[in-house]
Amino acid sequence: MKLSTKGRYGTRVLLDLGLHWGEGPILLKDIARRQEISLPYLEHLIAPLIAGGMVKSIRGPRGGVSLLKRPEEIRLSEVIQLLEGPIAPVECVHNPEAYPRSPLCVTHDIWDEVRRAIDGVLESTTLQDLVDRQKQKWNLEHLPRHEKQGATWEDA
Amino acid sequence: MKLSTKGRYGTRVLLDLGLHWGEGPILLKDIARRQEISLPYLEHLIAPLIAGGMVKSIRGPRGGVSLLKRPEEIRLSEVIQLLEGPIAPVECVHNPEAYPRSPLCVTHDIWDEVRRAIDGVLESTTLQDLVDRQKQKWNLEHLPRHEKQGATWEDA
DNA sequence: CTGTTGGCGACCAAATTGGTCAACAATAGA
DNA sequence: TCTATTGTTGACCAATTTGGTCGCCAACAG
Repeated sequence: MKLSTKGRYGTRVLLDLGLHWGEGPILLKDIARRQEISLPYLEHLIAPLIAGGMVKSIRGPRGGVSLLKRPEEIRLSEVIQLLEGPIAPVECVHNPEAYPRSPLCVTHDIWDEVRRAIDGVLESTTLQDLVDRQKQKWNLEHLPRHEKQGATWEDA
Repeated sequence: MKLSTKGRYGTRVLLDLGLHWGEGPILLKDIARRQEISLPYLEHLIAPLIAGGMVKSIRGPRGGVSLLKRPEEIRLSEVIQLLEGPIAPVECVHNPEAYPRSPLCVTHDIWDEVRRAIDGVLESTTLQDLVDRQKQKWNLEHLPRHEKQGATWEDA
């Protein structure tokens, strides 16, 4: 029941973009430095976000990436869906058609309850919520924001 | 965010033991057949359940395994904990000490909310709940129970 | 003592994870 | 148009996890 680095890093990348919302294209290089993700790996992380229409990219000088939707319109459930695929803890919960006997199976019911519990949290949290919480944490520390921009990671 | 076969198979094994609660030691061979798990693999699945004090085993003729606690005393959260380790979707939620800066990190907070949501479902579900639900499903089908004992799996 | 049954460690193939690297495409500005 | 800059893509790789199998040993009933 672990999230892979795709989901964890990807969420941090989007939080970073959310914190710089409105500043035009953000360099992948800068995101990589602030979030402590290697640039080549970041390029792969960003791909599904672009394919999913969540992020726009511009090549060449003064290029970079930026959010295609406002942070309050981006739900964490979409983010995790794009980065990790379906949230369901077991396959048969995700596509019931493939397992015709699942209605007979009680463990199926429980895993679906778990899925709904997870989905409830992710569905009700937007990127703007994360941005607000992050800014609030920085304020509580009484530290200038620019000194803390690299502190959005959670673990290595 | 997927459960591995350890958690899925293991839950089915315990459900099987719950359905045969009070019948003395159950042969691994029979569990393997009913739950469609290979016997060698089942032996590995059962090991952490024994080590965790949830299941007792007896070797030799008339041996087998049986629950060490009553089904209503076994919470699904304990089961998953034994089979899959900590439920937390990211490591830093599980052992905060290892990541001293996690209080600064907002994604940490969200992952912990997800963990609590999952835990809420698993903590409030006991093995007896699964047993009851299974028997109810069989009754609804108007079929004799012994014909359906092998039908507790969910997917291949 | 013998057959039955679980315990355990070695071993293995395949998939997934978590990357790196090099070549390529697009674009702004000189 | 040339060039430096920046993102895109696909090939490739090592390490880990997953999902097992196999063989030998331990325990126990009769």
